Amino acid sequence: MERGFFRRDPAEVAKDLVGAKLVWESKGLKGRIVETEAYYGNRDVKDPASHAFTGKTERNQVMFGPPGKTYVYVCYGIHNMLNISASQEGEPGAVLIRAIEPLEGAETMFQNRGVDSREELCSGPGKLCEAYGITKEQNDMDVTEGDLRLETGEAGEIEKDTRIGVSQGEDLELRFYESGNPHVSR
DNA sequence: AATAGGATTTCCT
DNA sequence: GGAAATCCTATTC
Repeated sequence: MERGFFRRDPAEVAKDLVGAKLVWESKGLKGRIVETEAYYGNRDVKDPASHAFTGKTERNQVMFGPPGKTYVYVCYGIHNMLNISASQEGEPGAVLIRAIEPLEGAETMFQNRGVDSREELCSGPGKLCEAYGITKEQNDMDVTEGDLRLETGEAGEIEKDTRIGVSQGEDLELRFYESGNPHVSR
């Protein structure tokens, strides 16, 4: 995918990322993104649920940098979350990848996850990171090219809803997912 | 089927 | 010290 794709409004990027494919070449893993959420910052759009809301820190600096980079961080001490930086450089924004439909390398994902149903492999932000083996070491990687990258794909009907697990800004409909897909979380 | 609790990093309205 | 963009397990209805 091209850099310009990510240099847009995070909500637009999130919507258009549904149906895109997440590829990890060297591990032989491929999956279709079926659920995303958009996060803003504190400049253009106020978003209290975003890490960028309270300003730039060592952890969230990727959200302020150039678009099309991975932003991986640990939540609740255990789970890794995969985000892609979006919006213009200097303008904080990101898209959280919430759920993926496995296409290739499902055997590896089963091994990483220790579950037996296909829908359980990647149906949640923490789950898909464990299935792919994504950790902080994959932070700040370029997804427009390279070993871990995104490729364009087709999406079905997209539905819009409020974000999950957010205690503030719940009224914002910034979550996008493919209608009726069993790999969507919750 | 539903809910409650624990694990345990990183940052502070 | 407490809260946070979660997931898994156990317990109870």
